Amino acid sequence: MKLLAVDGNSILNRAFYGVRPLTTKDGRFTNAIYGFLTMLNKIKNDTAPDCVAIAFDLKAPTFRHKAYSGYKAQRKGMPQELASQLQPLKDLLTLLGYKLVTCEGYEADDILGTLSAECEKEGWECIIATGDRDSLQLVSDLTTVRLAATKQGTATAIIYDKEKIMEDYGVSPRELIEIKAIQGDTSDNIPGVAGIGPKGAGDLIKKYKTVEYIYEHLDELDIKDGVRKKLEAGKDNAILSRMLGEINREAPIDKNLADYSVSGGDDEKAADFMADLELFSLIEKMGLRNSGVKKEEKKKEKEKLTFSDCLSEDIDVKNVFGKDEKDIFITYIKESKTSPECIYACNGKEVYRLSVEKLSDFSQLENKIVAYSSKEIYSFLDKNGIDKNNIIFDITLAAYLLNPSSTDYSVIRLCEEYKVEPAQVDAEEGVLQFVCENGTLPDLYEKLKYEISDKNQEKLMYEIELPLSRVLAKMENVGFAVDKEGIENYGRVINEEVLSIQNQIYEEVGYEFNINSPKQLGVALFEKLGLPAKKKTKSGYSTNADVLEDLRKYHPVIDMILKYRTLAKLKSTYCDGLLKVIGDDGRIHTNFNQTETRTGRISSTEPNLQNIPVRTEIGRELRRFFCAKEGCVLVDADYSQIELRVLADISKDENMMQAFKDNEDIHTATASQVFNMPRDFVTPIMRSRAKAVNFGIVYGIGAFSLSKDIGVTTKEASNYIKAYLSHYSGIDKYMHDVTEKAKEDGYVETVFGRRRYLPELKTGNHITRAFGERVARNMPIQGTAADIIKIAMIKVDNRLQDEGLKAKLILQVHDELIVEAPEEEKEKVSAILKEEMENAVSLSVPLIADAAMGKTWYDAKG
DNA sequence: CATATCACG
DNA sequence: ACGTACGTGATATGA
Repeated sequence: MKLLAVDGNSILNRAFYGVRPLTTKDGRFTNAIYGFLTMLNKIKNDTAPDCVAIAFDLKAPTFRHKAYSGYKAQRKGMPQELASQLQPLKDLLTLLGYKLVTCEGYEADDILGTLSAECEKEGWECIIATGDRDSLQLVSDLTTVRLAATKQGTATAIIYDKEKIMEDYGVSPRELIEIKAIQGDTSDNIPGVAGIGPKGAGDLIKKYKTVEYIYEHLDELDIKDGVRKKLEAGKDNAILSRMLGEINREAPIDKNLADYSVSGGDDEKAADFMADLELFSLIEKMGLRNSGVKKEEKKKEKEKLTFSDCLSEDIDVKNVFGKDEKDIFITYIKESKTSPECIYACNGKEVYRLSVEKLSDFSQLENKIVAYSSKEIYSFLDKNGIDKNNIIFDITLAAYLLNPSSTDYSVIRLCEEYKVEPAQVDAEEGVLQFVCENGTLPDLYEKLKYEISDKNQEKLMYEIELPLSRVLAKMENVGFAVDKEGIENYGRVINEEVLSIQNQIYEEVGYEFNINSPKQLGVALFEKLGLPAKKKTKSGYSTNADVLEDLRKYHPVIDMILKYRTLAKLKSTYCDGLLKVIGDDGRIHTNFNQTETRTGRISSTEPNLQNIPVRTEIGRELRRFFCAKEGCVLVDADYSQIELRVLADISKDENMMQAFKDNEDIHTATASQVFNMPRDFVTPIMRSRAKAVNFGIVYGIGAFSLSKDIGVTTKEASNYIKAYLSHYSGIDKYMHDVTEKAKEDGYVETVFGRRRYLPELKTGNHITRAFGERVARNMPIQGTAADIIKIAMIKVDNRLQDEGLKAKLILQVHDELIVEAPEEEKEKVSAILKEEMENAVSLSVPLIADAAMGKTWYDAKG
């Protein structure tokens, strides 16, 4: 038999500091609870105990806690963010059937000691889970300690048995008590012997085994006089420490081990409890709910929906949905091996599965439609030649607006998060899940509609995201024409070059190895060639471009490696990668994800067309193969300095607003401010440094990183920033105010009300908090720029359609839009792009967009 | 499956 | 005393 004894406080503490901050939407911290359960589950899986006891101290431990921002250090209990998680965790553990053990006057350690002693009496195996090395003294033939540790940033456990302790400390477990008696332990108020540390104490005990022996034979021992003096002076402390350091193994607790079986829990209640804490992923991982479908009790309250399968039955769609004006709730399921392409529609009472053939009937309906994912529906309709615009709400988009940091907008997850009861529908196994999800949409709609209105995000929803999804669907379907043979030839040329450089590198290094492996490359550069290494990454030498740049002067092979990396990337990611995704129509249809980024930008995948090379000439060549179809040209327009213009607008900084109103070169203007001299005296170097500062400011800058970026001392960089903020004092004020407000509200938002929650700001970890502050400064800027171009996209699309043009939007790259236009429309399109982008919104500074055109992307980018 | 690297705005 | 700029996605390696 096997008992798992958990040091509850210690593990909770580890979990708190090891897991990134997590909160519920109303701001309750849950990261320690999450971490605790994750760790507990893992230990249980690894060790398969018969019984589990979880020990807690009765009083919260106290320790030195530094108050925010360098105030005087003060005596404090555990941080509030952790303390608030203790009781919920205990309640939850109880609901899960675990037995908690506490004991007046005894610490968790003593409880563990007592339990392990009892195990040894009964012949049970005992596994102690803790983050505290004190318990190592309990290790025996039957007792092992799993010490929670962080190795290379990830949580692991070190398993201590007698051998491992001997290996690490060179003594037996019991002798650890003796070492500690001499060494002391400030955190436990154990004085030890002044002047002797871990090394000295270890050596003494290895030789003489016990404190008692040492003091009985102090005069005869073969030790240095200095040590002897210290021992003599510390005798009382040592003997006291010997007593304090030994864990009590006779605490008055329940010693019947069988009582600690995991039983009497209530999975359903536990799941509800965890849903309240918004720990949805854990509910699933722990298998606490058999499916999304809830149990009997609530079944009666809610009317069961009915299901009709219009794939097999002949049902007249117009008849079913046309007879009243009730909204329809639909979801679209892609074609899979088991089910054909179809859509599911629900009118609040019945759920229907509709085949593609029913689509034209369906599209004639006048009902308002609430979609689960409108982009998918629009795309599906568009592919079938149907142009409708009657979707009035989108479930995933709403959920994204309410919390863009979420990674899962599945129906089941949203039900948990917004406390919606999943629908009950009878359907055959293969489609049951889809049918139930579809039937749940009406309730989710009501709830999310309310939340969107409550957060004042209606404009974002109805005037930006929803119309945008239709535009994106069309863009995906149109695609971007490419010159397949061009890419193939280019790939061949690049590949030859790669092989040639590869051989040169082998020659320089003296042997062949995999240059793509940072590990092998590290060995080659820093061991074989003996170049000066900066050990940087978790797993060894860093070999990234920054590091290599510094090494160029030492060895000619560095330049080759840099070139190899560039070319290898072009070949694999771009040539090979793009060739794989060219459609049958010779065009590339990227996927625009509208619910991915935490700032409100869209992202592009399979392939990512938002990171096609442009900064180096060799990479930029690739853009020659992105072209307009026969008879068309590409019209490309991009915003000039949109983020800095947004910053000027948000901060209302007079100097920066004036610079934009005067249509000045902003980096030169900044240089003139920072270096305090007339525009005409600004040198290119000064301009480029000012440019780096401008970028840095948008990202939430630190002097260290800026100095690295522009190659000046940290001191100098810091002066630049100071000069910048004193000349642009409005920006200084904004940066200060926005973080203050974020701390108060728990979130930041764009000009248009797009939110991002920042639980990081409430943590005690200053690194995490500093990150939260940078995000607070950056998100409103990046996010507002994203909002603006989204509005522009909708306007451009409308104009193209309203004016009866054949030109189509095909790509967005954050501040850039590309339209494929027939030759005869190009001037008109160019004017439309410029006009709509510049007038998308009205800021306190002008927005400028520059358009250019050409047969290929290379030529069309001005 | 995580990590390192590098492409873009 | 700490670690060091925001937001993404694709690829190759290696545990």
